[in-house]
Amino acid sequence: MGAPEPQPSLIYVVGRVGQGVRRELRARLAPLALSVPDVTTLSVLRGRPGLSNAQLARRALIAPQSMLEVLASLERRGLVLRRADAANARIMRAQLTASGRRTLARADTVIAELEEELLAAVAPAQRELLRGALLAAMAELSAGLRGRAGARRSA
Amino acid sequence: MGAPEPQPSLIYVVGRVGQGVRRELRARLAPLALSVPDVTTLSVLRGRPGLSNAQLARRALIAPQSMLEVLASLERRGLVLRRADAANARIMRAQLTASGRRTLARADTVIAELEEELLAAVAPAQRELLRGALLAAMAELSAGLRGRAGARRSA
DNA sequence: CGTATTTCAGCCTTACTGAAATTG
DNA sequence: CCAATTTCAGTAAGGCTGAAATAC
Repeated sequence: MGAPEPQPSLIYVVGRVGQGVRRELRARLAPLALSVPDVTTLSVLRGRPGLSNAQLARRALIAPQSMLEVLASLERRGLVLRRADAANARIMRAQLTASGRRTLARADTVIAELEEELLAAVAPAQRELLRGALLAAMAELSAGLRGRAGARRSA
Repeated sequence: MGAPEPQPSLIYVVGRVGQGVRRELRARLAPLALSVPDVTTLSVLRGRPGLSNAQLARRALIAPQSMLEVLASLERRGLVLRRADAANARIMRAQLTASGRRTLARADTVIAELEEELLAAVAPAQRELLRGALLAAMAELSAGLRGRAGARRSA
């Protein structure tokens, strides 16, 4: 008897925060001529050099085609380098160039600043909880993608 | 003197989770003929009936034009009703129709299911911490929007 | 032959900026 | 005249599906 949901669902909140972060980040990265997907990809590539386009797409939870466009742009600008795999000439493995590494380092600063601003009111211990919860959700999301990708909502 | 960032920044993680949630939600809401902005708007309107387009846009952290498109679609389909304010004929105040309330109730189920799946590994107490942290970030984001909206990165 | 990868082409969703009209 | 709101028109970012070619 009363209001059904005094608290907004976490689904809503995570969506709106994600969107706000994206907009803010876009504005702050513009001077570096980097888009949000650009830095995401560069960052993954720093941690895991040699990933293929398909592997990168799966890690970033996007379609291969979307990742392809990001990679093509990064390669054009000399931030990443792609080379055919030794064993399979079809697979293009990507890695950061020296220029890519420098650019990403500058983006790191911007990102760290934004994180500090947004989470100024959140204690470090709680930030770790936040990170853990979000990583758990991300794992579920990629499991869901794999599990239902071929099932096309038939069952 | 080692790996610079073993942990992915929260900025990255929140962005990717938000995007994944959005895609998943879009797929699950499609049978109800509802988009993600649709349910977000309906949900805000349930809690705060009588808000104007401009007020809704500020609450949802989007531009008035974006909210206008959502509201126009919802009104066309009879899910919300808009009436001119008594004191100011220029302001259109929106509220849910009975049909809008029913439709939103069905969407609630979908959203609750998704939340349960994604946060299955997160204890209820931690979910509250998560919500608090995200709401704090959202507050910072809307403060930032207001503070720098007119400043157009000139200073 | 079947699977995985890369790629091309076209489209969709969601949001934005700029500018105009209306109202108080 | 000024401020807020609504609205129109055009544009942009980011991602998707379908289909084809290549390689193992």
